[in-house]
Formats: sequence, C-alpha cells, structure tokens
Amino acid sequence: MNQLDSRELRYFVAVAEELHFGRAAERLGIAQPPLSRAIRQVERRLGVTLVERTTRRVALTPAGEVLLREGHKALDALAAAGNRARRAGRSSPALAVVLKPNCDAGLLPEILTTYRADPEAIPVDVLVCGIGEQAGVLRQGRADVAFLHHPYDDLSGFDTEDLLTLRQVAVLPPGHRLVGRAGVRVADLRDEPLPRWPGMTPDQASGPEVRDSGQLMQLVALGLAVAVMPETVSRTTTLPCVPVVDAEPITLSLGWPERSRSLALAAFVRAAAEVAARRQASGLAVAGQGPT
Amino acid sequence: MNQLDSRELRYFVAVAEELHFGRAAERLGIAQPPLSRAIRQVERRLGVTLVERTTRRVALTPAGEVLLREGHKALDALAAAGNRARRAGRSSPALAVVLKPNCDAGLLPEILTTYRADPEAIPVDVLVCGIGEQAGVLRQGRADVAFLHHPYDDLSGFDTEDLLTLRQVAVLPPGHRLVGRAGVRVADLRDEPLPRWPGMTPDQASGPEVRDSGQLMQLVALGLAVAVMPETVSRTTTLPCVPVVDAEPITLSLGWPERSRSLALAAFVRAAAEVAARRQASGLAVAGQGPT
DNA sequence: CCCGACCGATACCCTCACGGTATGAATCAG
DNA sequence: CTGATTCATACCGTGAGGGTATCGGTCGGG
Repeated sequence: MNQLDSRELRYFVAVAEELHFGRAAERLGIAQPPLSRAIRQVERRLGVTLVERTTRRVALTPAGEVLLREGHKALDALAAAGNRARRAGRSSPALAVVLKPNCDAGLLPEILTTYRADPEAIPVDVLVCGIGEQAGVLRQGRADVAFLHHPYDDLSGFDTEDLLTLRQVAVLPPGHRLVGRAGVRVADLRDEPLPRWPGMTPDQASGPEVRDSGQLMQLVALGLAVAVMPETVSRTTTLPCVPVVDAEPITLSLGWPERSRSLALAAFVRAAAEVAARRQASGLAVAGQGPT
Repeated sequence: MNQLDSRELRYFVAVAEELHFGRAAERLGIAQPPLSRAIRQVERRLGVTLVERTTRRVALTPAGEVLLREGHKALDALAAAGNRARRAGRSSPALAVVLKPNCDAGLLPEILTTYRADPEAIPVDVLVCGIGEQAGVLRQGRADVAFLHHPYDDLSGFDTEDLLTLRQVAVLPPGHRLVGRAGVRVADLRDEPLPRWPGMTPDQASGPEVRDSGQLMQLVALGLAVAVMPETVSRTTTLPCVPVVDAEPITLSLGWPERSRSLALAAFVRAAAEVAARRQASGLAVAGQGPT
C-alpha cells in the first residue's frame, strides 16, 4: 500500500526539477498523461499533496520540497548499490579515483607510485569528471574515492582526509594593472569579470560562463576574465599570478563513502596523506611559493 | 538497460538475508519461481554473479555482499524519502524523537519543557522503539532525531551532539558477592552471566537472552544475570549497583540526518544540550554519583 | 547403492499495471 | 472572445511480472 518505488520517485524528481509535466515527460522518454497519473498515484500513496498545479503554474508544496531532496539521495543510493556491486564483481577489481581536471595539485602521479608500493594496493582507475561532479560520482558509486575542494564541494556524507591547504591566487591577463603586485585583496577584484561556474546563478558572478579551467585560462589570456584559483595553477599556466591575501584558503581533501572497510582504499588514503605531507614539508617549492 | 529498481533490490536483499529462495519468496509474499527469475535478471542487468547456488547451498559472492550492504542503505533511503515527505505534509508538522526505553538518562521531560519555551518549537512526537533500533528508525525517516549510545549504536551518516558521558555500573542481585564494593573491574565480572542483547552472537555473552531492560532487571533480581549499564539506571532500580571502574564510558548523544536545515530540530538540539549541561554541572546528584 | 526428500530452474499461462493516443477543461494573452 | 498552452481524463493495447506444474540435480538414510 505505502512503499514508494524507484520508478515513481524518478518521475517525481523529474517533475519537481522541471516544474513542467510536458518537459519532465520528454526527459523521461514517456508521454505526459502517464506521468500525470504517476504523480497522482504517489500523492495518494503518501497521502500528501506534493505539487500545486494549475494549467499555468506548477509549484512544489513543502512536502514536495522534502521529497525532492530526500528522493535525490535515495536515487543516488540506488545507483550506488548497482554500480558498486557491478564494480565489485569485475574479475580484476580496481580502485576508482575521481577528480576534476587540474585539481590534484600535481600530487596524483606521486600518490600513485607510492600507492603501488603498498602490499594492499590494487589497480587504480582514474576518472576525470566535470567541475563539481565529483561528489555526485562518488554518491552514485561510480568511484571509490574523490579529490574534493573544501569549501566548494559538498563533503556531507563522506569520510575525509585533508591533504593540503592552498592559498588562492588571482590569474591575470598579461599587462593587467594588478600584475607585479605582491598580493591583492578580494576587494581589488570587485570590478573584474569573474567567471561563472556551472551551477552558479547569474547574480553571483559578472563574467562569462566557463565549464573547465582550460576555457577559463583561455578567457583570462584574452583579457575577458580574471580567475581566482588555488595556488597550484601557477604551475600549469604561464599567465601572471598574484596571491589573494584575504581569500579563504582552499583545502584539498580526499573523500570516500563512510564506513568503508576496503583495505585498498585505506592504503590509497595513507599514500595520499604521506605524499601530501612530504609536499607540504618541502614548502610547495615546485609551485614557486614559500612556506607560510 | 542497467538501472536497478527498488523491487528487484528488495527481492535480492530478501534472498541474500535468507540464503534460501523458498523462505525469501515466502517473506516477500510471492512464489519461488518469479523470485528466481528476478534474481537472474538483476545479475544479467549488472553483468555480475551475485549468488552462488546449488540445490543444496546458496551463498553470496563478494559482489553480492557489496550489493547487500549498499542495497540496504538504498532501501533505507527510499523509505526515508517517503516517510519524511509524508510527515512533512501533515497539516500540523511535528518533530519525531526516537529513543529506546530508559535511554534518555531522565533528561527527556526537562528537555521537552525547555524546548517548548523556544519560539522555533513545534509539537513533538516521542517514539519508543526496541533496543538498537533507533538508528534504523532514523535512517528510514520515521524520526527526525534519536537518542543514541556511543559506542553501541552506529552513528555513521548522522550529525551528532554529545550530551552526557556516563560511567558504567554493574547491577547485581541482592546479596551478590560484589555488593558493597566501592568499584569493580571488568575482569571481576568475567565469570558472571552477562546477558545477550539482540544482535549478539552466542559467543559474545554467556547469559540469557534479553530484549529490554525490564526483562534484564527481572533476571538480575532473580540472580540469573548481572548487567553492566550506564550509571543512570541506578535511579530506576532498587537493585544494588557498583561502578565498573575500567569500563569504557558511554556517551549519550543526539543524532539526526546530516545537513538538516530544520529550525525546529536545531532548537531541540539546543534545548537538549542546555539541559545536559545543567545536569552535568549539578554533578548528576540525582543519580547518586559525585562528579568526576 | 538406490530411493526419497529437498530445492532451485524451466515451461507455460494469465492478468493488470503502465504506457500510448485522443480529447477535454481551465487559464491567460492579446 | 479566441487561440495557445498545459494539465487531467477516457480508453485501449501490450508486456512485465506473478502463479502453477514440473523437471533435474544433490545429498542423506537404510
């Protein structure tokens, strides 16, 4: 009588996100009438109104908001169950590491060689995803461990190990008025065209939309944007960089599902922590920055 | 092609727990043949063998073990989505608090009166569940916040607030050889009949099986068991209690789903912390124990 | 060593839940 | 007032999933 099933939940989530039955149906690859019925059925089953609908407007009730949030988690968990089992059944199990481009602070190669020396080590699959997608990939079980950037990425629900604390630098077009300064403040960048990352609303940043740091660097080089990023980018770009002295430092962390008992994962975390400690001790010399 | 659905997952979990298709089918209220087919279909879908089966033996493969663990989480999350939405849709939303009998250290009445004074307060539903079931109730969204005992209850996946640290006492039958001692050690109790709580395997404890502390107290009074429990029980029993000086102290905590943004919940946690601090400050006088 | 009990797999059928098409009904713009 | 838009209703067809009957393989007892 009352147990929600995953199909209904997927349907509801589509409607709740699109706030439009026609578009939601299209996204789901079905026609609109069965979708309307399915939502009604969910409402009957839960005994609750989830969507306030007129022919002109579709809006979520408070209960609908709750179901959207919780439903997403449940669908992620469902996908995770399938993906984890699938990967566990591979004849040669591997540890899947996910990161976004240029986010490993150059640590990954060394981490991998250190890791491979560990007796618990198994082969490693490296997955490169889009900006801000690591947490989702991890939640859906398509990876075992992720490189994450606090406070940008959402760490809730994961166990974490902090690797490095990175100051932020402004990446500037050559000849920019701030080039050559020993440091700048956030306020100095107020009128600069800061890029808009995926997921940001237009009022959060004034500049052009970017999807990856390659695009961003291109735009900076053309003088169309100014980037504020972890200091490690200074190693991968020839553009001038200036420390932002009052920007909140970024923490590079590893995250993995809570309560994991995988020895291979534990070894990887150990290796990463060790490499990060070495790097921190050597004062980030490669990045051209002295120690704090 | 590849997405698991909740029905299939429920079927698999039943088989994985029963390790017997017939019993699992009975538990699910269906016949055995469709269950066999469903499991095969899951295996095909994931491209993985989950269950090693002969006519005499059913065993999980490593992938099956993974799917059982992850599947449980997913089904909990699914139930949680439904239950939370259902409760959020009630005309008068309430905060559901779950605890097991005698586990609130007598704090609850005072917490409730303190809480009701808060402007953010909403009505409170108190749910009393069986031993060790709080985490499950919370995970399935049937409650918003739980009283938990670290290290007995599994806190992973929850945000927590520690309330009290409780030393443990041994509850003894009247006239027992240890009655009157100022303190005992764990080793002194080695040969005593310690009760077996639900979920314990027979080798972990020698004594009779118990399901709640009422039963346990009865057995102790009859001289059939010796209980080791948080010191607060001494308030609810007339049986003699002796501190166990080297037992790991128990932490009474509140736990709730991560990243909750409910103001009503926050107010409850605030009230509980405040009451616990007052109680701690007054040296647990009511429990007849001096401060550490 | 054979027979019977047990248990999962297979074969076959049937039902109803879910999806599709056509259309109604409500609301808003112009 | 009219047409466009969009969600709901009516009705139908199909196939996924469940039931019954039975097979086949394995182990234990006599």
